[in-house]
Amino acid sequence: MATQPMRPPLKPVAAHSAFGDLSPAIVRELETVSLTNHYPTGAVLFSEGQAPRGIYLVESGLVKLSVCASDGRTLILRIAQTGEALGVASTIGARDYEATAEAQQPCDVTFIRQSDVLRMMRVHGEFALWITQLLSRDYNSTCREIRTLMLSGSASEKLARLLVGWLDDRPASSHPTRMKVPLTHEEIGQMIGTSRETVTRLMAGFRKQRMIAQEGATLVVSNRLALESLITA
Amino acid sequence: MATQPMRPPLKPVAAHSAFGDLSPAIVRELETVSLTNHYPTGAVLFSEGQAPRGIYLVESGLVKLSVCASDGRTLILRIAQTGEALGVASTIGARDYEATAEAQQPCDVTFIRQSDVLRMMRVHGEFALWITQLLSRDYNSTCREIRTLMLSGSASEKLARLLVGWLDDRPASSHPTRMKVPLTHEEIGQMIGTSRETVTRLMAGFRKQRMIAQEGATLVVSNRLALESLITA
DNA sequence: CCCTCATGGTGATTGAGATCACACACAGCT
DNA sequence: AGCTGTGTGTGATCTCAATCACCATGAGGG
Repeated sequence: MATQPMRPPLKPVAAHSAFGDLSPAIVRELETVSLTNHYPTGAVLFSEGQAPRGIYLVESGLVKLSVCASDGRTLILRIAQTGEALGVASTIGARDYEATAEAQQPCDVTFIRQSDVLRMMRVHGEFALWITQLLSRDYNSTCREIRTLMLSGSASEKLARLLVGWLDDRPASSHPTRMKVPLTHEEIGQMIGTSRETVTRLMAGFRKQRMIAQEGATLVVSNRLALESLITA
Repeated sequence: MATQPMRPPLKPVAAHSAFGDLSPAIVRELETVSLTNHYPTGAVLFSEGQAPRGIYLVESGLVKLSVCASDGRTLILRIAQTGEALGVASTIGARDYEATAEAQQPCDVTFIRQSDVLRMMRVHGEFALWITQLLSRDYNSTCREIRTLMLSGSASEKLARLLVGWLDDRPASSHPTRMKVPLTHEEIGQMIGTSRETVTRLMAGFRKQRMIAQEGATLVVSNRLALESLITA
């Protein structure tokens, strides 16, 4: 749980500019209106229900996107990585932020004000298309999320899906069966919509069946196929 | 359940053009590349997993957007109404359609090819912004969906949410407590992620407690506040 | 007119998982 | 050392809703 009152922007950082494949002229203009900040773990970039200020581009680190109910229960929509954009839909549509964004690790994040985003979209079709592609990625991943959350019967299936999903969208460089998992069981539960205890029990079950093993904070998927066989149900 | 093989486009219709507030020049150009068709109930506009062909603008009628699991269970993402756009994210991002779109009532739907969408977005920043606003609406409503589906504990809360939600996003003209519900209990169940029987029982319970009443296919919400008190949990 | 199929209505049974209630391990403090 | 806090591991219950099973209704169609 984040310590609620955490003043957002801290030490500015040299802009490495993960502006992708935009043309140099546009990148130059963006650099004049963007601002890259560093956030420590737990810092809140924006909160559910706030009026949109602009968009956030993750340059490094991990950012947790979550929504929460009045009774305190929380659902983590996704953990955004380098290259992902946050708050795009709300900024474009002028609707309140739908989720809360919180640094899951120390992050560098570039901010662009709403007015600048809208102005540049009008002027540069290429930039508009780029933004829209970011948004469409968000949309697609959200659809996937809703599908796996609702159409996967058992909690064990959801967990298995999450684990193999993690294996897949990691940099191809690293070892294909080992990964660091910087999430507590509580947070994993919030990702798949189950209680912390259920996550603990399922992980224990997976371990007992030699599907996974743990070495400190590193998770080793020792039998990926067995995990995958839990999917589909 | 839709009769699977249903050839899409049928009788062309005069384009009333729900192109919103776009400038006349752009509307004129759009009219040269768009095509409005009529679809009977049950017709499939596109299916989950297909390569994107373009975007669909609902001119009249209702279109059901759903995803389904391998075991046949189905989740209805939303029922799109006049003015809504379908397939935008997939068309922009060049990813397969995430859902299946099926005419829930006889519909008129305008189609624009992917290549035309992308070309016009590059050329006309205003058009790009318009498209992005459509997409951001989709995104926001999908976030709402995921929130109510996952963060509402009981099935009765989800159903209550659905009903009052329906009351709200209806044309302000009609009677505020009466509405036609063109959905079966099965379909309602697919919207809130519960079984048909549970929907039947809940509706019976609501009726017994005088929260709602039914007059044929028309639903009367006789005690909206009682329904709303079920929300929050 | 009877048949059939889709839908609505209800009971009985069952199970997966939430919840409550602990105990344990391993930090980082002072 | 001792404390405190956060994360994990596990048992015992309990509850909601899925599931199975069946009947009623009503519309359409030969």
